Amino acid sequence: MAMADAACSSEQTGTGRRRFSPLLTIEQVASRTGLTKRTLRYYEELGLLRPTGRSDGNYRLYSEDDVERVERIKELRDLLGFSLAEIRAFLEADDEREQLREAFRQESDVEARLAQLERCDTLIQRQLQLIEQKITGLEQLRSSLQARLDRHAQRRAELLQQRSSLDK
Amino acid sequence: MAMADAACSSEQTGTGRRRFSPLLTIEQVASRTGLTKRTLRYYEELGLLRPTGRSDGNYRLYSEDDVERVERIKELRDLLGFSLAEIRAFLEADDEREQLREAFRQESDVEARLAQLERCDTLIQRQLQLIEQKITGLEQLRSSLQARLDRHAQRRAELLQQRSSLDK
DNA sequence: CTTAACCTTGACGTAAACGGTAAACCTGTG
DNA sequence: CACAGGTTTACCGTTTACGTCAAGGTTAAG
Repeated sequence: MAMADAACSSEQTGTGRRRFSPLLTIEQVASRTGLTKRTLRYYEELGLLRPTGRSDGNYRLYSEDDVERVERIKELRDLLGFSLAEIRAFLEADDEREQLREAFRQESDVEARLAQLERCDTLIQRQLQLIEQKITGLEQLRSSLQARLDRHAQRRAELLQQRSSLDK
Repeated sequence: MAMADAACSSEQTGTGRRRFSPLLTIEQVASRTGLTKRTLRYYEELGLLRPTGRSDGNYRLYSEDDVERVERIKELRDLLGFSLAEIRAFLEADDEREQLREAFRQESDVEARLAQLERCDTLIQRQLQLIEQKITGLEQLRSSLQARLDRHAQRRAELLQQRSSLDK
């Protein structure tokens, strides 16, 4: 069995406490996320995912953040039923927000910071709108099914009453 | 222009009031639902949709119920992101419920009717569970975005305060 | 009855989202 | 350092969900 504790290129702190979590091989990411290695490479090819680094031998190395991103992709794919292209757009908004965060921390001018917040909010609003649209559609579906159950409960009550009056 | 008022094979009632809505051609269903004719034929091929009848010349004829079913399919596809195979399974549950409804109306035994209601309910419950699972996932996503907006509102308030104290 | 416009059933083509395999390279263990 | 097993890129194959085209039958209007 090879590659037991792979790629500890990020070292420990002087005291022995881990400052950076060790980077992961593609196999480890695959087993943690339930995706196949092929799929991870494919997502990278589409620009959805960029592993934090590469080993000396050109092996992909993933950080915990990368794993989180993978989970995010899965969520968007399974919950929202988005195509990978749509997910890409969605994540690009995330990325721009990340950039804005960085810029925000370096910016000192109050007006500029307010403008950045504004921009960031519109990005979020757009995502929220998409999600809420899906939710209302689903809730509509749910309530129609629920109504059916309610009608059945009504019928059931009638039938039970019928039965008890016969039992007498 | 051909096929102006196609396929009135279902006739009127004696009084002139329409008892049955006229059946529709594939073109009409396509334009009403926004799907293409090809897609409608494909769905039929997969067993998702079976037009109510055929004309003498072997043209597909759709009823209003058929149109509703198409809308249902669209919902399941777009909202839930289901594959057509999953939609097929979902609709088969609908169909069994429909059969149960018929059986229910013909059944007079109270116990039997109760059992049918029970069976019907479990079918609905299964569908509900799927939907609710999606909804909670989406709501989680939504609240995380909302939290971000809230934090930004907080920051914005701080910045505005800063500005006003400088204005002074 | 002719004809434009619609329909039918194939059959082939395609984009998306991967699966699988080959050829060559990397890595930890004995 | 040998080697089993993990990884890389490259490329071809497959399934799903249709698009598109061809050959031939149907329908309504003139």
